[in-house]
Amino acid sequence: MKDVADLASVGTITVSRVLRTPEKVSEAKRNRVQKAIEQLGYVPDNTAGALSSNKSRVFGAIVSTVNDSVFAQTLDGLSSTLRAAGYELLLTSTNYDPTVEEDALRALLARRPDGIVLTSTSHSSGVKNLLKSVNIPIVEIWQLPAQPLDIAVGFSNFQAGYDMAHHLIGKGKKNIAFIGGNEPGNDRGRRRRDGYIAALADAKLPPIIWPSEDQDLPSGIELGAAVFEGCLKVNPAINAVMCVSDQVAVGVLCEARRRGVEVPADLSVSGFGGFELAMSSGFDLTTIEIPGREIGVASAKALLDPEAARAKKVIDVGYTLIERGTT
Amino acid sequence: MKDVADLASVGTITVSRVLRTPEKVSEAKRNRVQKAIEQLGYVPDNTAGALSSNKSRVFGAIVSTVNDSVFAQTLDGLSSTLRAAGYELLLTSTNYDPTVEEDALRALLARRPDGIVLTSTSHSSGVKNLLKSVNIPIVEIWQLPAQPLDIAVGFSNFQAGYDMAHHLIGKGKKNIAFIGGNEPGNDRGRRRRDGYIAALADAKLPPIIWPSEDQDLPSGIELGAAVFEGCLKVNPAINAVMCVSDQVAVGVLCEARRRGVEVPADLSVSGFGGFELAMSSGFDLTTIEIPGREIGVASAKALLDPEAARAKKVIDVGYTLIERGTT
DNA sequence: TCCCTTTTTGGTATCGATACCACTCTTGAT
DNA sequence: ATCAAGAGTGGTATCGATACCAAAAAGGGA
Repeated sequence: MKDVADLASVGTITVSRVLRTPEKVSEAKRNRVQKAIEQLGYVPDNTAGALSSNKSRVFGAIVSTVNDSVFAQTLDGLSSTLRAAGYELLLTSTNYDPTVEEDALRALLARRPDGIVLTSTSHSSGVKNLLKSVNIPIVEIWQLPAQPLDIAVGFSNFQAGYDMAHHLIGKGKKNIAFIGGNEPGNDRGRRRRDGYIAALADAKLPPIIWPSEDQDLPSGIELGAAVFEGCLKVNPAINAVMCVSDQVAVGVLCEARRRGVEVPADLSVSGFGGFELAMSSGFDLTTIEIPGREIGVASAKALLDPEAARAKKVIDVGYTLIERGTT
Repeated sequence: MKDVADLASVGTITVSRVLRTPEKVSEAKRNRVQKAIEQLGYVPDNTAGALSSNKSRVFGAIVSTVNDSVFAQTLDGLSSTLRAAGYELLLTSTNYDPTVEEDALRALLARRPDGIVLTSTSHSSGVKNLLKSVNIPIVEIWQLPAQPLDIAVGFSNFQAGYDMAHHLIGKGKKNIAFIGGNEPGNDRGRRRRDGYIAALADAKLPPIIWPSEDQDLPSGIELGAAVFEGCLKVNPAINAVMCVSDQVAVGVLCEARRRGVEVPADLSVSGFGGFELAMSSGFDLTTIEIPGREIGVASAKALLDPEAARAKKVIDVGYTLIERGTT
């Protein structure tokens, strides 16, 4: 930076200002400095800047996995919005192991991020203490917690489950089963299931949940394929299955096609998530789409302007029930 | 850090050593310092450490997208291996826009990473100059470049294409079409196609490529579904389709099932990628699996020990042809 | 013209860790 | 007893930017 300042015959501080607050420098000097920067191929050192200004221009994210397409969209929205504002994203994944969260957070805080994004909504006391001791915006995403630590961006899984069940009931189906959502650690799925239970109760219909908690069955597509043997055989009156995810629903649809079960006449099928495959013409699945990218963008905005976000505290981005051919 | 040092009655440098090189501190002082750290809830400031030691303990990654399941596995392997070694990952995605790469790189270099991972293999001259001016390990992943900038970790798409075509030929198919791979910017798919062309040439069979470059067709699953109208109708002799990706192959399989086409008797189908859905019982697709996670782990190791990696320069992690029911 | 306000600019201390060097204290060999 | 080698420890300068304050320059009204 000193070299740049000398070449442009200005003080180092002026170079710093050209980079951070160019409007405060006269045009003549600004141009001179910019030319010098280019000529020398100067790349500023943000680690030094972070130390002196106490602003790292980096945000941290602790996610349970990047390995989920809708989730990846969130990361994408987050990262591109932040980068446009001159910030970078420090990413850590826990692989759904809650014991990792505290370690990951500690490592993250050592980098002095200007804010943190968390995908889990239940935290150990160690994590809570660490977060309390720093004075930066904390954004919890996806599931809206009852008691946000600071700011939350997401949607209500309960309401989504309720709405989809209501949709199926509206189609005249009386024997609606809910498939999946009992895996340990799958909070979100369980909340959708609770919404389903509430909707059926309001319609005075009995809930049917499969598999039960103690059954050890595969998840995802395989679970959907197993529905016919494990659930419909026991209870043949079922004429609609509301699946916890699009993956499960696709499994049901594949197997239904193989068995010649008419969809939606004999069996309505619904999913959740907006999984690319499911919306294609091959499946034409009725589902609930989550604006994954928008969650990322909204979180980024919350990080960049925490005061505005704190005024709302909870930002509900909603979801869309998309009716297609399977219901 | 001063507070910790005072509480433990040692110099600040000893605290630093307890954190970085604990084996160089006597056990008594080490324990005292660790107790003090815990008592005060001290979280070291890495931005200061980075400045003085010229080591940020952060690696940068510029990826084209996180929105791809096999790709996400790579990130996962990368991030967890690095974190285990006390490093963090600074993530930037370009969304397949090559013009973004230079800006992203410049922003990344301002954070003084100890190494960089790139997913693209063709770079602008600006990017090359920037990379040349820094003296840190650069790892290019996925596609193995002919001329690696520094270190490369991946596999040969050409060889994978060749092998799969060879497999289909071995099954007695004589009219094998290659589906997809013509999208602009899809280098990797094009290389697989070139492998297919070479294999057919070796077997003295004519290559059939669909769609041609000038046809504007959807990609992914939809492209697979369109094969029957667009390709097989024109050339009904085709009895095998080698798809550029599992997504395309799944599209073919869905449509084949609907039309009652027997797989693999009437039509063999192969994919590429190891997409979760494709390996499920519903599709049972023959495909080539890429060890996505292993690419991430190997890249992390290369970053952590660049000297060892530079001895090899190119690390080929290979792939596995998995024969299932569709061929 | 003069004085006051506003804008622009630069010097210097500072952020919190680690590198470097110097020093003390063991330990073991002579 | 003496010395050398090596381990353990601490003081101080330093990394490269920005905050803070002070000073200079520019503008504007009387």
